[in-house]
Amino acid sequence: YGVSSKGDVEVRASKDYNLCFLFILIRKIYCHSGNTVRPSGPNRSSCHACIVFVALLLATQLNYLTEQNLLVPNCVCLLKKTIINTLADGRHVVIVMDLEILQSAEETGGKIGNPTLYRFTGKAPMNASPMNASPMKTSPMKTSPMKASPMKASPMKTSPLKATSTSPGSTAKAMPIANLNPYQSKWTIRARVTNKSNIRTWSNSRGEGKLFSFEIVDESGEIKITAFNNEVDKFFSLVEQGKVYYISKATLKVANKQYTTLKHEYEMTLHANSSIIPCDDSQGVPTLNCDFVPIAELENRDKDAIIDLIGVCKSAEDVSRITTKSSREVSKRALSLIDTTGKVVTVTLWGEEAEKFDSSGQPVVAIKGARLSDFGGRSLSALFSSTVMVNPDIPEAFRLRAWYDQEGYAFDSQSLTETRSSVSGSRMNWKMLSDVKSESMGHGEKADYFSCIATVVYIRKENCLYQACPSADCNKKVIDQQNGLYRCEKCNRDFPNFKYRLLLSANLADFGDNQWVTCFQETAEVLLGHSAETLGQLRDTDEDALDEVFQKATFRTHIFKNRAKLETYNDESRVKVTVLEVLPVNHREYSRRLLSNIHKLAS
DNA sequence: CCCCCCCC
Repeated sequence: YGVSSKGDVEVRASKDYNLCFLFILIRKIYCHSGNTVRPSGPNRSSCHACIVFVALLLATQLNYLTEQNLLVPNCVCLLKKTIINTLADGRHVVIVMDLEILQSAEETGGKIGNPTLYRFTGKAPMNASPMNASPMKTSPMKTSPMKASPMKASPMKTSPLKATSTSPGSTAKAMPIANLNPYQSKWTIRARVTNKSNIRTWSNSRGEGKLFSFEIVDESGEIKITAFNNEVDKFFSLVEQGKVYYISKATLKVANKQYTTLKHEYEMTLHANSSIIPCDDSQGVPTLNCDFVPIAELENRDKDAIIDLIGVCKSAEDVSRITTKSSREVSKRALSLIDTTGKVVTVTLWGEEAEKFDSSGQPVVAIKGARLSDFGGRSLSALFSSTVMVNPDIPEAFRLRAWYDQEGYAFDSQSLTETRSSVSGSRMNWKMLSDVKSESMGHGEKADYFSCIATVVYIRKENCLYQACPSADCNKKVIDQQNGLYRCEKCNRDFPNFKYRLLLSANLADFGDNQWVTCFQETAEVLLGHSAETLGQLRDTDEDALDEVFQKATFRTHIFKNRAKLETYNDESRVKVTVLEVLPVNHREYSRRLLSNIHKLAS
């Protein structure tokens, strides 16, 4: 712990490195053996080796502490993570990577005690500039016993310097990506390329040039790397997506969060001395570093959030070409992904990604770094920086595959993305026939729409056909004038002909209940398998043949999309169910409904 | 040193 005391904390920004120089007068220090060290002078200190670093550099990501006036004289701080760096001339610099303000200056209420300056040479005052401060130059650190036996609680122990390898292929451990920062230069990382851009060119007031960028990952984290001009020529063809490399000697700078989707504090720029060497041993280097968000969870995430997502591609649009606002033409394709939450979301792919995507076999699709949009409720869009993986070789993908094939396919999935087609009817509100009564369907102000799988158990043959007005869009029943003319009251006209129309009453049953429904022309034709015209002819000519049509249509199972609405007729109310669409049912769909109904009944 | 991320 250090208590800063008035006058001894000075914060400056360095132009070159954007560092803050921080001076803290250490008031009380515990050495590794737990003894209190009194920093009142070299001769009175029982363990002066422990108190050599009093000039600290504040890492850039902690700048907010000074900007928000949190790190001010007299506050009490806990140094949680430090890195000790050795400069070219042998001086040591301590970088404070993490620091917690334990007590504000107000709470401390001024200077504690009466600290005096620590001088182990007795010459250099503490408030000297850190770069020429003689305490550092003549630091006893070099001869410190600490070096031989590091303190257990010391941040030195976690200092990545020792883990750093500068010689690829050596047995020394590579630096974890997560530990990279601008304050160390001697490092080598071992990482896999997860995303590589094309070469782009730019031309603006500041000049012109070309660049490409790529992202790399290891077990600790991920970082973006950019190459410009000469480095593009040098490295573009060497760097391949999915391959592992040793990388060293690149410049680290603070990542612009506006443009990056990665979680790293910094990003890397290659320069003339940078080294990228392919690594044959990719063991332990993950293929990607995803933090998958469950689809159901997307409802709670903010618009524009960058999301990693994995799901089974239930369906996909065909690829299409659109023109953007800036009159560029681009390919797009929307996928519907489902995960174990049972929710579906639409993900849009662009460009080449959209063109080459193949949805056959309902593959597992993982997308890293997609952007959440509020279009249609919730939807996702792939970015240039997104990585789309089809059937990736990761445990999440295998789990999803197994889940979907065993039960997921039967889920009453609900999409977080409302599209026009799903509003106008393609979305299925699956019900059992017993639900029509138990849920009082159709009793509301608006009609209720539902779908079911049911078997036709009876079709009423009586009055199933009527003679209708032949004019287009008028289906009014005509009156046979018995003089070869047919009168339509609606059109107020006599016609020499009529058309047959169907109005069918049928009784549908599933395992739990049955329901009378009405089928008009189109649905009745599907149900009976013949046109109204044909059936009309049959009725007039071959009654037995008509009977056979009805018999054949009975005990057939279909998907019915229906509308339920309470109707009052002669003071008597009852729910009228009208069939809007009859669709064929396949084995897969049937199993799906059966399974779903079992789940429903069981709960 | 770039920074384009689209449509409905």
